[in-house]
Amino acid sequence: MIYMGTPDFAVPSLKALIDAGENVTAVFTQPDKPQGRKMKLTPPPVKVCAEEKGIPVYQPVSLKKGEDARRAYDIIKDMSPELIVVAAYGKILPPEILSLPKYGCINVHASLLPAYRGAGPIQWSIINGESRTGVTTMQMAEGLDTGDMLVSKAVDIMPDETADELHDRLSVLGAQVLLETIAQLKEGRLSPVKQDDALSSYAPMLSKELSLIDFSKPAKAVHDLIRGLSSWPCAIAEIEGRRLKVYRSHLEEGHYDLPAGTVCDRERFTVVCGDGGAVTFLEVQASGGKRMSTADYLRGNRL
RNA sequence: CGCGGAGUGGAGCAGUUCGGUAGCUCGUCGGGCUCAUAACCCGAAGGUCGUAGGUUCAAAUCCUGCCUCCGCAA
Repeated sequence: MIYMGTPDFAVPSLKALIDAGENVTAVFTQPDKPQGRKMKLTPPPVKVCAEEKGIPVYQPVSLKKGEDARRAYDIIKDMSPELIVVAAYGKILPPEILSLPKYGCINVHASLLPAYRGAGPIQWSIINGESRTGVTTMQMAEGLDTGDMLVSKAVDIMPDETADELHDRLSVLGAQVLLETIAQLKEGRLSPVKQDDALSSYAPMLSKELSLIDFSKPAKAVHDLIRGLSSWPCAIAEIEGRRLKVYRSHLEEGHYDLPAGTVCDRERFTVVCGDGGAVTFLEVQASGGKRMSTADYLRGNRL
């Protein structure tokens, strides 16, 4: 089989396949990107993992058009894989590739479909204050995360859990669901279920425009935004003329009769929100500084 | 050469503009007070100011090279 994936989320699934003895003959992943401050070329995590395992890696710029796409198509066709497994690859697979493998393409998606289709299901489920999410595998179709559902598992979202933490949990769960899916496939007892488009929702990629915290919103919404954006792109608080990234917060219970955005506890860094509730910052980062606990921050920066 | 910020006792910061005694909050250790405490009072230890060189009577501070970390960008 062929594996396609790019970021950290896709690594546990790849490892699980290898550990389960599956014959992963090739890995497709995004090209190395000029990241970092000196435009350092950084290989995606899946590439690093694949190379450690000695699996050939391919990094076409596009699968849709151009010379790269044609070459990629030929490579896949020559391998005549029985199955392609896709997890957070970051590219749309054209129909001619979807239909190449005998068993088609299976995708691992970090939500309970049909909710939260798209690139940011983990973060959006937290930002929207969901208490439950999960992982779903699907038989890939042409639309964006619209394929028939195969296997899914649900988990609770903890009240203070951040997107980073949920991401790590779901990436492990994703590997389990994937193995279960393949087991069922081998036994011929997969039962694809069509998605109900009427119940679907879309979780777009995150951007920095979401970062600035609007303290006129309810405290719960502010807390959920901070959790959901951590650690990237990260929520930003503008308080008394200073800009701080907020990585982690705590939802206070009392009611505060103060204007939204007011700091009501200067020793713990608690800020009043629009509904009279409040959130306490637990982990922040000042510009030029590094990420640290609020206690550390307040030692050198007085409010 | 993509742009910018930062490196000062264990932690977080000030001091750098305009060179001249190493400072703040906290932690640690010792003592005191207290039924008691993360509280309060007194005291102490702990820093080649990232690194290498230069200018100078004198450099944390000015100049140059290098290392490391962080933000933007993804």
